Amino acid sequence: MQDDFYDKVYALVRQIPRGRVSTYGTIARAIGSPQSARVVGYAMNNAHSHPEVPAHRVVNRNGQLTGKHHFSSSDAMQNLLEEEGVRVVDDQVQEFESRCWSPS
DNA sequence: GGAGTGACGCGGC
DNA sequence: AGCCGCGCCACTC
Repeated sequence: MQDDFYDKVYALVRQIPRGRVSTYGTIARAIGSPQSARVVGYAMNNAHSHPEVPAHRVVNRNGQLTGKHHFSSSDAMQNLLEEEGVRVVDDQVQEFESRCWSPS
């Protein structure tokens, strides 16, 4: 178990400011493994053990809520984003490029 | 120990 | 411009 990898992912995702979103590829690249975007998603799957990790702020590079189905409710992810000020229409983040956040 | 899967991304047709 | 297929890494069966 590469807990380091998970820890890095969680730490990074946790740094995503409220009202902002990020992508799996961005996170993967930030940890130094741009090809591990899939693993980032997998890490999110286990993120349920990390309540401080706003997995709902992480979407694919298209800004689509591909992982919403993995949440408690299919609308939980969208609801959380909307609550933070992120408008989502048809599982698509509006003005995604502007909302996209990258680590400093 | 080997094969299959997945909340992705990029390249090719 | 849109659709199809391959690769990558970690994890599970």
